[in-house]
Amino acid sequence: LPAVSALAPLIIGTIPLIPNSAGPSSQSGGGNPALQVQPITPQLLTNAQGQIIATVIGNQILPVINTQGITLSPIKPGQPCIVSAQPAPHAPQTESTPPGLFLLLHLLLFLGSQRGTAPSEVDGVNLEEIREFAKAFKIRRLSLGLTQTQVGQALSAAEGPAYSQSAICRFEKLDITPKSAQKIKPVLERWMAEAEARHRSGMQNLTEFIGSEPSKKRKRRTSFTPQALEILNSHFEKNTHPSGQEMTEIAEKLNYDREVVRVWFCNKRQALKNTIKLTVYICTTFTGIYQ
DNA sequence: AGTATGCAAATAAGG
DNA sequence: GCCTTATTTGCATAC
Repeated sequence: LPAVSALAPLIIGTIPLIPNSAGPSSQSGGGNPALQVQPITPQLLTNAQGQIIATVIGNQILPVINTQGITLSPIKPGQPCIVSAQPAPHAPQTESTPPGLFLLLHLLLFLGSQRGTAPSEVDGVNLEEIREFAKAFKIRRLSLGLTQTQVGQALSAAEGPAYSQSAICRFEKLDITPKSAQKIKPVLERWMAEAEARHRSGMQNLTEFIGSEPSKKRKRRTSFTPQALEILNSHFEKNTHPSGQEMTEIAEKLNYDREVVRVWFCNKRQALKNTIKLTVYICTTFTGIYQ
């Protein structure tokens, strides 16, 4: 499934499952043939956080956009979604299966049954209204001759919440949760109204104005250098929970904010935990059936 | 030149 | 203040 591989950061079904020795070192060792696992259908596609983003059954892709199970955007053509064609063989459930993940599997099936009946309201969010606004927003933006990048930069410069080109892109595509959409919408609405007003009055600078009322902006994303990452990782391998003192020292040595270093460890622990969870899930769910 | 997207940094919420 | 978990969002870069 080359097309799928290109899409997915990780295809669960093809991961070699070797209990208790999943390290890279075991790859060249020839391994136990009895533990060899063939490619499995259905396959689960996940992101790096271990979040399931889709299932693949045969060559059908069933996307999952978020854990609320809500897809704002319509299903893309060329990606038919059929769940019942080949029932997903779920394993008998035991206590050892992470409950959240099993719920997700059910969610996938539920989503399949919901196909075609686009709900218009979720969590008190009027999806139809947001869809319409997103569509109109893009038209309005293009009418002003603005790019996503320009809008993103303007929003970052203006007061109020900042959003990047990525955010604009995702909003226009509705590649976000209803909650996020609900949050961004008023910001974009307000900004666009102001930009249009300026356009009508013949102003040149459509994008340089103060936005909504002041609010704390999100911290800019830190980019660690490869060298810094190498050092951080070596610390993490030795100790996933460095003390406050240690973190202060690391931060000082690398010349990053202590808080940035602390969050890095938090995120790293979270990522590690998620990969472990997934491995357990895969083992308990599929190995018994497919070997 | 713009837009789309993968990975992971930052944030929210509950302890 | 720190933690975990879930989630949002942006940098870098692919398309």
